[in-house]
Amino acid sequence: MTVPPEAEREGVGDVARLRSIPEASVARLALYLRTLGELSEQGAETVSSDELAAVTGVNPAKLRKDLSFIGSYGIRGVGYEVRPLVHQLEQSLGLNHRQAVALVGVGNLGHALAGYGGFDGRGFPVTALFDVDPDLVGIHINGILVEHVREIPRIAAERGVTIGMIATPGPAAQAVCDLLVSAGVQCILTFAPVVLQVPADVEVRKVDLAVELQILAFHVARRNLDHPGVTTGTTNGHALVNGAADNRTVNGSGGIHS
Amino acid sequence: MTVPPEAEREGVGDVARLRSIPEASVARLALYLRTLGELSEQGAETVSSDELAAVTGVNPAKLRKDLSFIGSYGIRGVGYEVRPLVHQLEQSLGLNHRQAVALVGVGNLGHALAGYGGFDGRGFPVTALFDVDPDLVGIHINGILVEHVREIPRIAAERGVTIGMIATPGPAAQAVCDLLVSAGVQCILTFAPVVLQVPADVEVRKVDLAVELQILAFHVARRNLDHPGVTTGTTNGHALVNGAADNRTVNGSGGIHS
DNA sequence: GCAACTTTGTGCGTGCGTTCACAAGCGGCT
DNA sequence: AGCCGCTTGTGAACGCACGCACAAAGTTGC
Repeated sequence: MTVPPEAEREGVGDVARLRSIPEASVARLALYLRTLGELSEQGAETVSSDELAAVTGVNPAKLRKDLSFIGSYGIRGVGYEVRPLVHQLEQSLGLNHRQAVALVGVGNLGHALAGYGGFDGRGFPVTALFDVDPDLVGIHINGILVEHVREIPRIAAERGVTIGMIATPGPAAQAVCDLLVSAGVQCILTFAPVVLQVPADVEVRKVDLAVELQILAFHVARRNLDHPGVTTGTTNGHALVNGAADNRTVNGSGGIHS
Repeated sequence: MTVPPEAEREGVGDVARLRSIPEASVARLALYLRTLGELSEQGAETVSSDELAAVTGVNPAKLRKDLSFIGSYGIRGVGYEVRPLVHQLEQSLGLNHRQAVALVGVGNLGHALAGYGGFDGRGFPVTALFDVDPDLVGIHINGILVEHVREIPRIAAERGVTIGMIATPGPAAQAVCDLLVSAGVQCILTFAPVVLQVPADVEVRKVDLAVELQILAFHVARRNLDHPGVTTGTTNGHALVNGAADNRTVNGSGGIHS
């Protein structure tokens, strides 16, 4: 009569499936793909969920459920055929064609990112570099000319950039982000320690290196509470710090806490 | 009804509280701390949870709950006093004394990390650099001598290193990790695209740049399924995606787990 | 001093993500 | 050919995290 319930499976194909993949699973699927690539180089034909889970450090059941989101390509009693699975993962993750990347900010971090081979080798060629520093605009990095950020709208559109990376200082990030968005970039990876305001249809991922270290520092502190006196730790008292050579300088020297 | 508030509050102190802070909250606490530092520079004395939540892109209730994990230092009807809150956050996150960082691998990415000011400025001085490349061992970066990785156990212990950063190629990462662990390092931040095997008492956080891009590529692919034919560059996007529009925040703030 | 307003702190319902456990399916062995 | 063992795929329970909504507590104005 109305909706044939069986038709959900075949006809819809990947479209409906992709939209329903949980965000956490997407991150792991990318991890599986890289690991499978290494296994493939080592000549593996098939791999079981237990093996792949052990290598990637993931629960086997979770891995199987993740793979089920992109369709069932495993063989019961055997495992997964590596090559077909790699192909399916690449297609589901949108890696079947290369994604041009624009990198804004070629200072300390950006310069390294521009030369990082891990991007180009995985289908993300950095095709445009931008900065505002007159000393940087005009130079070549890895054979790519650094252009002025004001050229972002034109060049990004010309070269079909789909992903933008922001490696500028924090204060400049929002303006750069706006330029990228105006150029039609819908996905942005930022290293700037600010919250970017973007339209709802633009996806932003943030990598905050200082926050990563602070999270680790928290674990150090927690351990020292458990095992005091292990290393250089002293708990209370005048352990004050964090302030001197800093652009933040936020040590309130008032003892509010006994 | 009268609530007996004379509960178990003072005696527990921070020890029990720290252990119970959810991992996701710890990541956000670090974010609040940085934002508060900026607000403090701008002369703010107090800040309400709504204001701070707006700047950091977090739900106000979630923010208040996060802060409640480290103790209640807000004033009802007013907000939070910035300086005491900063101090409390620093103490809870273990930032009241500097954490020496060792960086292994001063190639492309590592070189940038060594010169990145964001670490030293936030209480994480990079105090030791290591590599295996004879062309790199012996040079100075930011005034720090690059030593051979075989010196890791001795130098890391000497300089009280508590955090290790690994920016080596993937194949070398595990060996470097073992050296750091043998030197007593309990927290490791790795950029190598491999799963590190460590003892249970060592904390590892992984930042995988290629995976980050692949996650973004997935979102590009998903959008292209919605709008086939829309390549890029169509400047004015009325690209309303699906009507879903769940107010999933713009900030990924993803926890990158090991 | 009292009332009205503001903001914190938190109990609770809801939804997502993870994990367990098991049925279904496939290949190899006899 | 048929049985056995192995592995996938998934239903269901568990746990965590998020966000709403409200009471408690403090401030401002009269």
